[in-house]
Amino acid sequence: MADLSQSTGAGAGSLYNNFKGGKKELFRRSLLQRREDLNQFKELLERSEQPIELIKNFFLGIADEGEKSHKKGCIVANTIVEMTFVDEDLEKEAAQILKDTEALYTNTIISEQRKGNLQSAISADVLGKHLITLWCGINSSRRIYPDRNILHQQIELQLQILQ
Amino acid sequence: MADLSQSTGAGAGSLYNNFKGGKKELFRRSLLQRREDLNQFKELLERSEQPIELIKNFFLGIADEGEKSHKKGCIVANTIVEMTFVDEDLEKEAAQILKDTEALYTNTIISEQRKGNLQSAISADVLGKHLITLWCGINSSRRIYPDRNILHQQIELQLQILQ
DNA sequence: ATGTTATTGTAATGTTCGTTACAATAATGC
DNA sequence: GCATTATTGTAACGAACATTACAATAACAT
Repeated sequence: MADLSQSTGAGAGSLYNNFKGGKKELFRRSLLQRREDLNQFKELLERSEQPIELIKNFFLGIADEGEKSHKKGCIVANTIVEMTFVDEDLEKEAAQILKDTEALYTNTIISEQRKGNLQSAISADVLGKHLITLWCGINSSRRIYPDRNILHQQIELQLQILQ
Repeated sequence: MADLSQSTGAGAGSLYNNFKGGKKELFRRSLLQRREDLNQFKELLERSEQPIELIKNFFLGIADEGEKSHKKGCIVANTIVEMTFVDEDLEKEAAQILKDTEALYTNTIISEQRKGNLQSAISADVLGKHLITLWCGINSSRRIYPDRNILHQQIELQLQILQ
C-alpha cells in the first residue's frame, strides 16, 4: 500500500476512502483484471479462423516483451507461488483463473481436433495442462534469461508438442 | 524468524546467538543447502551408466511427492519469483543455482550425444534450458494440480523432447 | 569443585507497514 | 451562493515482526 501511495502520489487516506477493503481487496481486483483479459482472449479465439495459431502467437509474444516485463512476470502465476501458506483465498482465486484459462485452451484444442486441424495423438486435456505448465515455466525462466532469442526458442520448442 | 522460533521451540535469542547474520543469512544458507544437493546429484550422474535415465527419473519422482511437498515447491524456484524487486542478492543467488543445474544437464546431454545415446537433433543448450523451464513450470503447476497422475503425465510429455 | 564460557528464555526495542482519525480542501446539488 | 457531501493530505495508531539486551541456566575445562 505504501508503494502504491508513493507511485500514484495519492495519500494513504485517499486510497482507503476510495477503495474499501484495503490491501487484500486491491489484490483481488488486480487478479480480476486478468480474468477480464481472459474473457477478451476467449472472444478473440471464438472469432478466429486459426485459434491454435492465435494461442501459439500469444505465447511466442512473451519473448518480445522488455526486461522489466520479464522480471515482473504474470501476477496470476506469481500469486500461486507467493500466496501459498500466506493467503489461501488469493491462492485459490489465482489457481482458478489458470484453470479457467486451461479450460479455454482445452476446448479450443478439442474443437480444432474435431475439425481435423490438429493431428496430435495427445489428448486435449493433457495439451491444455501442458500450456499452463509452459506458462508457469516461462514465468520463472524469463527472469533467469530475460532474452528474446532464448525465450523464443524455448517457447517454440514446447509449442511443437501441440503439432 | 518468528515461525522458525515457533516450530523449533527455540527462543528468538537462541536463534540469533547461534546464527550470526539474521534472517537474510539464514535464507542464504537454506539456498546453499540446495547447492549441496546439486553437487551430490552431479556425482551421481558422473558415476551413472545411464545419466539421462537418472535425470528423467529425478523429474518423474516429483509426481510421487505428497501434497504438502507440492504446495511448498522448490525453494530455489520460489526465491526467483518471490525475491524479484525485493532482494536482488538472493534472487541472483537462486538464479545462479538454476544456471549451474542447467550446466550440469547440458554437459550430461553433450556427453551422451557424443556417445550416441541421444539422437535428438535439438542442441544440448536448448535441451538443458528446457529442463530448467520444466522444473519451474512444474514448481507452479504442482500447486494447482497436486495429483500424482496429472503431474506424471505432464512431466513425461515434456521429457519426450529429450527423446 | 570452581571459575569460565556458551546457551537459553523473556522482555524490550526498533522498524516496517497497513489502517484510521481528522482537519482542510474541493466538488456538487439546490 | 450556500449547504451538503465527497475527496485529499498529514499525522497518528496499531499490529506484525526482526533484532537485541540481559539475566538465568547449563556446559565445560582445569
